[in-house]
Amino acid sequence: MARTIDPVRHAAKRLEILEAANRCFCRSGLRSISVSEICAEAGIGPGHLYHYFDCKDDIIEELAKSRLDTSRDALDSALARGSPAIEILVDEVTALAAGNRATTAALLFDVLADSARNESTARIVRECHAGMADSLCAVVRQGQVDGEVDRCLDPRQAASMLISLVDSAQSLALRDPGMDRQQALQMFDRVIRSFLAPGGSSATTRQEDLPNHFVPAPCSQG
Amino acid sequence: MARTIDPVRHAAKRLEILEAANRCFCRSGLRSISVSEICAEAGIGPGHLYHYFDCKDDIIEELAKSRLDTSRDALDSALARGSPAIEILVDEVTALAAGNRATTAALLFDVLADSARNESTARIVRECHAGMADSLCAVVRQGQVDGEVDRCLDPRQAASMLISLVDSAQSLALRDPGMDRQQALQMFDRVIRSFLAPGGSSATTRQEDLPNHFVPAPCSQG
Amino acid sequence: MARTIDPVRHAAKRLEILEAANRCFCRSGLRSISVSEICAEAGIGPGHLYHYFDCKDDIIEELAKSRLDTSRDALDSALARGSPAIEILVDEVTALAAGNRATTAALLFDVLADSARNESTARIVRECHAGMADSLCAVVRQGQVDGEVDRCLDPRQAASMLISLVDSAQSLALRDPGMDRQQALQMFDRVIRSFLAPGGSSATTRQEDLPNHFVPAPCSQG
Amino acid sequence: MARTIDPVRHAAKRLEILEAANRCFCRSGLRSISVSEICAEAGIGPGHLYHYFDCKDDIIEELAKSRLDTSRDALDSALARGSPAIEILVDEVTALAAGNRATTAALLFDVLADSARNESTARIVRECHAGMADSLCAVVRQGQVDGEVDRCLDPRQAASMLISLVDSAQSLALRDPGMDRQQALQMFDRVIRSFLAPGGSSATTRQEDLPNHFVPAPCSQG
DNA sequence: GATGAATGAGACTTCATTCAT
DNA sequence: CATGAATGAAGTCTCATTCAT
Repeated sequence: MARTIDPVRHAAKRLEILEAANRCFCRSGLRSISVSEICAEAGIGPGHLYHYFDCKDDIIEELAKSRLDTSRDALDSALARGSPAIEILVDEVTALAAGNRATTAALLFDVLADSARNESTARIVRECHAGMADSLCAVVRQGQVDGEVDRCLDPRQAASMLISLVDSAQSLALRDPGMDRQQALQMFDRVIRSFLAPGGSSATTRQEDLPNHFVPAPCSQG
Repeated sequence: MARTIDPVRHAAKRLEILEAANRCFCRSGLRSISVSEICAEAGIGPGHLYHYFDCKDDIIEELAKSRLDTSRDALDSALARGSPAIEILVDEVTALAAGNRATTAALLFDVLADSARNESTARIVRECHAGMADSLCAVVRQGQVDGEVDRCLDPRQAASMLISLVDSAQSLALRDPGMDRQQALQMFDRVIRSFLAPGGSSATTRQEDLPNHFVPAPCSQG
Repeated sequence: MARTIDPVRHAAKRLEILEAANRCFCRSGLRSISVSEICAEAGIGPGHLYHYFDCKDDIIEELAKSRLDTSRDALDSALARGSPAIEILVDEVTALAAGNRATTAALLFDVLADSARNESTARIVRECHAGMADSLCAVVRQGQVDGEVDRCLDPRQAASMLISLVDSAQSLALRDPGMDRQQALQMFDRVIRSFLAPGGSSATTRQEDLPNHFVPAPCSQG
Repeated sequence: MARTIDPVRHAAKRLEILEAANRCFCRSGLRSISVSEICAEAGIGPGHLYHYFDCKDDIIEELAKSRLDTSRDALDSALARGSPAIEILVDEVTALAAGNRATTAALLFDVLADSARNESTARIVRECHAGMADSLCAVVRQGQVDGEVDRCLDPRQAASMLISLVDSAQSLALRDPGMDRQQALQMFDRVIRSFLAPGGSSATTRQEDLPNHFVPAPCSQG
C-alpha cells in the first residue's frame, strides 16, 4: 500500500526545479525567464513543472524571496556570532560587498526594480527589508549605548540607510567592474565608519526642499 | 516629388516614439516592453515603427542610454554652474536623491541589471559611468587642493564611490518607500560629507581578504 | 494473497467514479469534462481511473447511456404499474416534463448533439430510442383498441413523436426558464392529449415537399 | 496616403473566418472547436485570427447567436409575407421541421445546452427566444380574433410552446434519423393544429404537483 | 510616410495517458 | 489496489517582424 510515496521527494524535486530556475534567472533576468527554459534546465518535460508550482509567477515570487533571504540570512547569522557593535556593522556590511559579482548584483536589482511594478514583489521586499532593519536597528542602538555610534542618529533610519549603502556595493560592481575589490572595500569601510561615528556632520543645514534639477520628471525623456 | 526624407521631421517623430517607449518602459520594465505596446502608446500602426528603428533592441539600447544620460546631463549642468567643490558634491548628489520616486529608481536598476547580461547595455553603462566619474574626479581633486576633501582618497575611486552612493538613494526609495524624504536627504548629506571630510577613518585595518559569509555563491539556493 | 479482484468492490468503485463523472458532466458538458476533474471529484489519484476505464471516451459513452437510460427506466417502470392507456401517456410524459431543470435538459441535449458527431453516441441514442418507442408503441396500439387514441395514427411513428414532444419540455426549460412550471405542464398535457385524440386534424393537406425557407443550408452563415 | 485601407475588407475577412468557424462548429461542437482548427479551415496562420477577434469565446458567442438568428430571421421573413394566421403557424413551423438534418439540429442543441452553463450564451438564447415569441404572440392573438385559435390559450405561453415544439422536430431528426420526412411533417402539422384548435382538451385536470418518478434528481446516476 | 494584414515562432498552461513504486 | 511522477502533444494567445498597398 504505497500511500504517499514521499512528501520529501516532492520537496526535493521542487527545490531542484527552483535551483534550475535560479540559474535561468541569472542568465535572463527575473521576468524574462521562460517556463520552457526552466523545464529544459531542470531536465523535465514542459508542463511537468505544474505539478510543483501553480503558475510561473509563483516561481518568480519564490526566486525573488530567495534572493533577498540570502542577504537576510547572512546578516542574521553574522549577528548571531556576536561582536562589538560597530565592528559587526563594518565587518558584515563590507563582507557583503565582498560577494561583489555582477550576477549577484543584477539579481538584486532585478528584484528591486520588479518591486516597483508588482505588488507581490513589493511585499516581499518590504518584509525582508523590515526584518533586516530590525536586526540592524538593535545593533545601532547598542552602538549608541557603547558610545561607538553617534547618538544623533535615529537608529531605525540609520539601519535602513546602512542596508541601502550595501546596495551601493552591488551598484559599484556593475558600474565599474574593473575596480580593485580590495580598495573598494576600504572605501566602504570608510563610508560606514564615518557615517556612524560620533561627531559626524549632522546635516542640519538643508531643511528647505532641494531643487530637483538633477533627476527630471520620472517618465519623460531627459 | 521630394524623395528626401526631411531629416528634421524624421528625427522629431523618432523622438516622439522614444518618449512613448519610455512611458512603456516605466510601466513594464526595460525588457518587458512590447513593440505593439510602444506603437499603441505612440499612436502609430504596428510596423511603422520599423521606419525609425531597425529592431526592438535598438530602442531598448537608446532607452537605456537615455536613462543614464539623464543623470550625467544633470551632473554636467550642475558642474557648469560652478560652486565651491564640496558643496557641489553634496548639493548635487543629494539633489539627485530628491528625485527619489520608485519609478525613476526602477528604471535605473533595470538598466544596471541588464548590463550584466547584455554587452551592449554594459558598454553604455561603462561609458556613462566613465564620463560622470571623470567629471566628479576633477571636482574631488579640486576639493583636495582646497583642503575640503581628504587627501588620502584616490580621486578616481572616490568619484566612482560617490556615484554608487547616489544609487543608494534610489535603492532606499524602493526598499523603504515610506521613509520621510527630508530625513533621508539629511542622512545622505551626512554620508557624503563624512566620507569626503578630511580625517575620516581611513579604513586601513582590513587588508586580508574578507570572509565571504554574507553573499553565497551567486546562483545557487542559499 | 487473493489475486482475485473482488468483482463487487470493483463494480462499486466503478459506479462511484461514474457518479463523480456525472457531476462533472453537469457542470462542464459531455465533451468538456477532463479526466483530472473527474479524479478530483471522485477523490482518487489521476491515473487510478485507468484501472476502471480504458480511456476517457469509455466514460463519456457510459455517461451518455446513463442519461438516456434515466428516461427509459422511468418510462418502463411507469408502464409496469399499468393504467388506462392514454392516461399512462399523459401522466408519464407530463411527469417527465416535471423534471424540467436546466441541467437535466442540458445533459440530454449534450448527448443528442454528440450523437450527430460520434457514431458510438449515435448508436446509444438509437438503441435507447428504439427501446422507448417499442414500449410506447404497445401503449398507443392499446389506446387505439380502446378507442382513446386516433386510429389514423401509425403507432410506431406516434411513439417516436411522443418521445420528441417530451424533448420539447426540456427545450422550453432552457429557452424560457422563467415560465411557470404548472402552466407549462398544462400546455404539454394539451399538446399530447389533442395530438392523440381521435378526430384530430389529420394533416392530409400537405403532401408536396415543403419549401425550405426557414432553415437554410445547415452549415453556412445565414 | 493609404489611410484606412478598407473597413469593408476587414468585415469581409471577419465573416470569412466566422464561416470557417461555423464549419468547424458543425464538425466538432460548440465548445470543442479549437482555434488552430479554425485557422486551418480559414487558411490563415495561427494567431492571425486575433486581428479579428479578441478571444475564442467571442467567436463562440457570435456562432451561437448566428445559429439562433437563423431561426429568427426565417420566422420574421415568413411573417412578413403575411398569410391567414393559423396557416402561417403551420406553414412555417412545419417548414422549419423541413430543415431536419442532424447537423442543424446538433448545432441548435449545442447552443441550448451551453446556455445552461454560460451566462453569455444564456443571454443570447433568452433574447432570441423573446424576439421569436413576440412575433408569434401577435400571430396567435390574431388567430384567436379570427376564431382559428383556441381563446383559452395564453398567447405568450402558446408562442413559447410553439417554439419548443419546433425543437421537437430537431430532436426527432437526431433520435430517429431514418424516419420518413414527409410523414414526420404530417405529424407535426397535426401536433400544431390540434394544439391550437379551439375546443382542445384544456388540461384542467392536473393541478396537484406531479410525482417526479420519471426524471430523477438531475445530477445523480439513475 | 504610413497602414494594417499576415506570419510563424514561442509564450504559458492543460490534458490524456503511462509507469514505477 | 492505489499513488503521484512524468511525458508530450495540443490548447489559447502574444509578439517581433515583414510586406503589399
